[in-house]
Amino acid sequence: MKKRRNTPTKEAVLEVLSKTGKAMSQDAIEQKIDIDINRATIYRVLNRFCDDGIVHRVVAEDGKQYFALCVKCEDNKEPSHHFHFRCLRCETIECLPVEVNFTIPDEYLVENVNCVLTGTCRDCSRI
Amino acid sequence: MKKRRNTPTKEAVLEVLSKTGKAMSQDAIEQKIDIDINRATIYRVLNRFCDDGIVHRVVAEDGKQYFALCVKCEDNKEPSHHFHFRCLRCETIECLPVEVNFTIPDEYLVENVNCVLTGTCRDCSRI
DNA sequence: TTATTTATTGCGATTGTATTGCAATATTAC
DNA sequence: GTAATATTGCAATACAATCGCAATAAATAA
Ligand SMILES: [Mn+2]
Ligand SMILES: [Mn+2]
Ligand SMILES: [Zn+2]
Ligand SMILES: [Zn+2]
Repeated sequence: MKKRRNTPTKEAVLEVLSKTGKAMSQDAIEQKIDIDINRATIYRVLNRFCDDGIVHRVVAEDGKQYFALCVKCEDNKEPSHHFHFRCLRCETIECLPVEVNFTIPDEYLVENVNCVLTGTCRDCSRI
Repeated sequence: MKKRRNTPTKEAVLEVLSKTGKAMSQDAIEQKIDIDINRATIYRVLNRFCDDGIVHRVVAEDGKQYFALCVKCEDNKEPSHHFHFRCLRCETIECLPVEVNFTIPDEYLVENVNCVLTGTCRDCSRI
């Protein structure tokens, strides 16, 4: 793996993702960062995070990419392949602690899983 | 519902989707049709099919939309919410007869399900 | 059949997301 | 400090999908 360097952008993006705990788009991340960072740079940082296994990418039915921290501590570990929920009202995507299970013939080689449920989230449905 | 008219485009798109039995992108559909049909028109036809419940839309991790006929006959019925498999080699997407199951609190209102597995399909893994 | 209504189409323009080339900059190692 | 090179900013680019509008054609009435 290529050697990584510490930069303000990395720190800022990580902090935003860490605080929200949800999956965010590049646009949403940029808006949450106080310093001014170029769009392309944020994408490159996010893609590097994905390469390094720090972050995972979710593609929703809106065709957009969302990025979330990979949570691996014991307390609130998320299954490697979990469902995501995109709320149409508050426009957030959360990683659900619900594992994706499926039965498929051995001849299929599954390399990636992308599962997104869309609708109204818990918080928004209570209003 | 708005009244629909029969057009050569509708017929052509339906025939292509029916023959392949898989989920296809606008681009792939256009290439399979012998007559020349405008891109925007194909998209509009497909969107109308989706509105009418004849076709369902799948969004893959490549961010593209794929469209497949809704199969509802007894012989090879597909579950309303089923997995899809996108093969990176032959670049096709097939509707798997595997139902998507998940447990999620009642407060969540699920309106749509989009699940795509990516990798190497059965045919391609045998080569 | 012809006339009328309006759903559908073609075309170009447009939107929106994401990536890329390249020169400038900043971080790390020495 | 200097050298090596990972990272960034900027503008250009790629690409999927949609939209506005005038032209066309399918369905229906006359
Ligand atoms: Mn997740
Ligand atoms: Mn399907
Ligand atoms: Zn919500
Ligand atoms: Zn294949």
